[in-house]
Amino acid sequence: MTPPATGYHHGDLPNVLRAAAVDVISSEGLNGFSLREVARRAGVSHAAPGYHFGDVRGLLTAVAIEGFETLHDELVRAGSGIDDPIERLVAIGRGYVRVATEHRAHLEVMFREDVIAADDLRLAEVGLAAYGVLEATVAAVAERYNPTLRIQDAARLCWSAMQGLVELQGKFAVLDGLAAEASSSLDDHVERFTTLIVNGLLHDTSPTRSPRRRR
Amino acid sequence: MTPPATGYHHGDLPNVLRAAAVDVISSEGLNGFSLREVARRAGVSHAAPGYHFGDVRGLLTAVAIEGFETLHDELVRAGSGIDDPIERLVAIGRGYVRVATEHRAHLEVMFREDVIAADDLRLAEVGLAAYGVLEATVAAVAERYNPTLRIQDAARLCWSAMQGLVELQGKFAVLDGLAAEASSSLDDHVERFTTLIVNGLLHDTSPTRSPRRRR
DNA sequence: TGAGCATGATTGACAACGTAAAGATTGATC
DNA sequence: GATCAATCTTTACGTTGTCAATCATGCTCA
Repeated sequence: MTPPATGYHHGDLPNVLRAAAVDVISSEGLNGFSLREVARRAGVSHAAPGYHFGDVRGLLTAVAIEGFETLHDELVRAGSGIDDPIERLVAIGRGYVRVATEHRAHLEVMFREDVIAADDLRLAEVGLAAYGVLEATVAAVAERYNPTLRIQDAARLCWSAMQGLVELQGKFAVLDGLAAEASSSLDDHVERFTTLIVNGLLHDTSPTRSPRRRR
Repeated sequence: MTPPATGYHHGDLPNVLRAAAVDVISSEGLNGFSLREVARRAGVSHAAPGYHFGDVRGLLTAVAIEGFETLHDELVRAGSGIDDPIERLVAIGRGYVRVATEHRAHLEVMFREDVIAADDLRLAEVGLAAYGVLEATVAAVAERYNPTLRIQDAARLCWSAMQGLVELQGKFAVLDGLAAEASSSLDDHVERFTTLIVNGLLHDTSPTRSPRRRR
């Protein structure tokens, strides 16, 4: 399939470039990212990325798509084989932050709508697929434990909490440092967050629709 | 105080530049941000920002600090005069997303540690101050409603959920669009999130420390 | 008053960047 | 074996961040 990765016609440049882009983001941060550096690491001319991906936005969008794909796959994997919906939900939460930390370069791009082509079709597809895994699990929780649970709200809360945790992790570490506490690991946070959230989901008796709860 | 904003010595350039920076981020996004454009809008030479803020990182750090200051002030304001801790917590949540949306340019910078000087002392101070408002409120909730509540975890969950909500808002809107639903407003999300979270906090009977909950 | 000086702002230069256009190289097709 | 499309390179241009050098201004102290 991949012809010798040498010579004028590389044969697999798009993939190599995408990997190189991830590499650059990992080492230089999204800030120090540059198409020319990507080309350098891939050993091609500085205009090669432009040919395959149009512009920097195109390349980063490809990285984001890849990120959502592995996110989806890992969420499915994390939840597979677990019967109890709640345990499955917790496992998915763990999976989310694991993917986020192990593929930080991807994550750094996935939700940066000012940097990627947010209207890309494939991007929307894979993003929706990943979210679907979460929502299905929440639906299972609702079905077994609390039929009145508003699935959409609950799923979005879970997503937001995990995403916020990932983003604020640095700040939390600073807080722990100030308090001279043993720095709580990311996993610990996931554990405690999900515990609290699940409590909320189980005891949710939200009103049918909107009437704002007074006390 | 501010001498005539003309002539060689401007007198108030740092503030003007900071405001111009916010302006640029608002209109061009953090991506299209450039020191030279800031200088252009402020009507000064292209190197003027460099003189006052060192480099782009310095200027953006100043913007972030300003953001945390207004965040702190607004959180205090949002919670003031509300007796019930839970209502106060909800009000603070609303205040958080309000600041985040009304000062999107600031927010776009406040948590981007790759773009600002994350080790800046003043930045850490104002960030901690803002967080303190939240934690104090959660502590009040615990004291009145659930003394066993682990304040730190609860506060961080609230923060994460709101921050995640702000960041994922765009995705949620897409989801709503696909479902042909009336696009849920940000405020609605805040309301539902806080309802769920508060449920969790009130019913929290977390084990003293770590033993993972089986079921 | 006015000379000296620190401060505030500008000018000019340079390397790096993104991107577009034009050119070079290869594999495939007939 | 000529043609052609696809792939990659070269060249070029405008923009950017940052530095050093320079210029302009107000303050201080004699």
